[in-house]
Amino acid sequence: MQNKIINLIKDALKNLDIEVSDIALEHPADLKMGDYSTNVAMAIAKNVKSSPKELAEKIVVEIARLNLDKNIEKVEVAGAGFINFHLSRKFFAKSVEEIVNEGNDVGKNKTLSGKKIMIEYTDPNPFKPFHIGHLMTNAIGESVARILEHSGAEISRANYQGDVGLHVAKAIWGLQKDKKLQDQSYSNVIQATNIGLAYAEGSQAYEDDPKAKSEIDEINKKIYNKDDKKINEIYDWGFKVTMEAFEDLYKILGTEFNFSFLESQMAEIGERIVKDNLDKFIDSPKSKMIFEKSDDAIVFKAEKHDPKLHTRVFITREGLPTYETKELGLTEEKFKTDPDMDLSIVITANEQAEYMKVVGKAISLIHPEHEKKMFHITHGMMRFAEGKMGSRKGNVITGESLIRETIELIKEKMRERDWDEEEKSKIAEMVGVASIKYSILRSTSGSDIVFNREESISTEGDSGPYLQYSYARANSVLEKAKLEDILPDPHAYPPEIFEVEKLLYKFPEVVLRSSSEYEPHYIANYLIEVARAFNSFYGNNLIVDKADKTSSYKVALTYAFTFVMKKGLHLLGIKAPGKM
RNA sequence: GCCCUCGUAGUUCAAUGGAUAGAACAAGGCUCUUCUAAGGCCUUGAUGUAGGUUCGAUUCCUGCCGGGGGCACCA
Repeated sequence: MQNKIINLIKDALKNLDIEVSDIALEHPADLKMGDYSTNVAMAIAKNVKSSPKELAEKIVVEIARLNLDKNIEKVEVAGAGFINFHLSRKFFAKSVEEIVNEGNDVGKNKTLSGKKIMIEYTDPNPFKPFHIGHLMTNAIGESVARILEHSGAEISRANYQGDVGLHVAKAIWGLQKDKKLQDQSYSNVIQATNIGLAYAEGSQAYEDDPKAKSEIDEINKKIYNKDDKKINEIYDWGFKVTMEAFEDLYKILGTEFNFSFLESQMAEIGERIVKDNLDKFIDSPKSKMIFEKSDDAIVFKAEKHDPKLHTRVFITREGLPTYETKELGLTEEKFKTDPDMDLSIVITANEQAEYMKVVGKAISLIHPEHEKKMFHITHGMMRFAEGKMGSRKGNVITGESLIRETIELIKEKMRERDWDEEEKSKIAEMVGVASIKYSILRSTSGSDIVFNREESISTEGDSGPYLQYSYARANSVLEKAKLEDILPDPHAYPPEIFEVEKLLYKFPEVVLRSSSEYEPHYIANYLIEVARAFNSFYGNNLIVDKADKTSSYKVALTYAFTFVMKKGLHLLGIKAPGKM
């Protein structure tokens, strides 16, 4: 439709002897102003020495003469010289029909077909709790992955985990100090929680107690050398338990990883790269060196290549690789895993943004062919509307506790529903995850968000559960339609055009925009609009009604809504329960 | 000090250089002999500041003010 209108405008301009290469066609902010709008008249008025309004009128007359398309109801001039296109009843009915036919494929596009993209996100560390930051990258990463998939890309999901390092030593120190925490008779989740507690104890002691600090440093060496049998045993157990606990969470969150990279392995690869490129010149002048020695450390003076960047240490004075080096190794490994990879996306917290640029620069110097194949997305911090960081039990809120507590709150809300308990639990889980994910995805990635427990689980207004509730109600209408034998018929439309129809056909455009900008929030905001329009339609119309000849159209429209909503939620990584 | 980023209703968020800057929460009123009232309908309120570019700026550029992040051996 968009192209049709653009061509129509072009033809009209041609008849007026005006040539314009680029015609902007957009949706007016207000549905009353029509369905499509162009500002060409305003843009070119100056060149053709005419007032925007007069020119617009001329173009409209020309369009009226040309237009034989039944999809366009009327074309008019408005405002300072906008030309607004109102689409016809028939067009919207046809859109509904198309959506119903597409079903699960609704909103798909092929802009990325044939492209291979790897996306790394979540990245929790064994021996440490799954914290809220992990929840943020997971929500964004999973959604971006699904959106790109819907644009035809072949996606692989990667997880990167810190299997060695001081945090492990701290946890093991804590476990040795308090043997109860090593009790393996508990469930996996409890064991993992205990390891998290041990880590917290170890961290505290590392700061407060010099003796503990040296003990932990000692353990750290032993982990690295793998020469202490006792420690190896605890390590193997703790690694397995915490990783399995993460798997449980991924199931709840709806993520399945294809690759898992471990920090210890990336360190070796990274070190090799740094050493291979030490004192190596990119161009002839010495200033263009990649890695060089400075104060006994090996550093990359990125500001020599780009004044906006800064120096970072890659190998410490002690000869240990830093995170930068590991990241270097990780990137190398990713491209080795899939040599045909077209894009590597990484999602981390905001504070990594600057150093990722430096690492990205170093990689681009070593592998110029990778320069345009790396993209970094960041997420902000989650704050809590209630103020305190403490949970109801007084503990620090982790990503895991937030998920579990939110699900419990939903369960309480569902108490009056007389469904069986297992079903209720399943639905509560879907709704709980939706409320958290939606809170994260409704804003631009990278911005800090405020999580308001009450608002996020409420179906009033701007929330994940509101979207799910709209879907569930629509679904229930469709059940009733089946019972009453009313089949969807997109041809039995009434003269009235419903607002929800004016939104549904825009879904593919929204997906496309989200995909090209790697921004899920466009979909989140769109779904709220659609849900609101549908709820309004639902509230003001009896959809299933044997006495109404247009009932079968309204049923078709309801189907179209459920397809778009279900798919839209899926793209956000949210499930759509049939009832709630 | 330098670099990046963000300042929009009381609050939490939107707005591909366009029209009367959208929602939601909060406040008040109405609405279930109708498909889930966890819903719908109605009523108030905002672009940090000073310039510039443009027919047109929340959006682009510059200064200032105010948040957040980063700037050598932590990740």
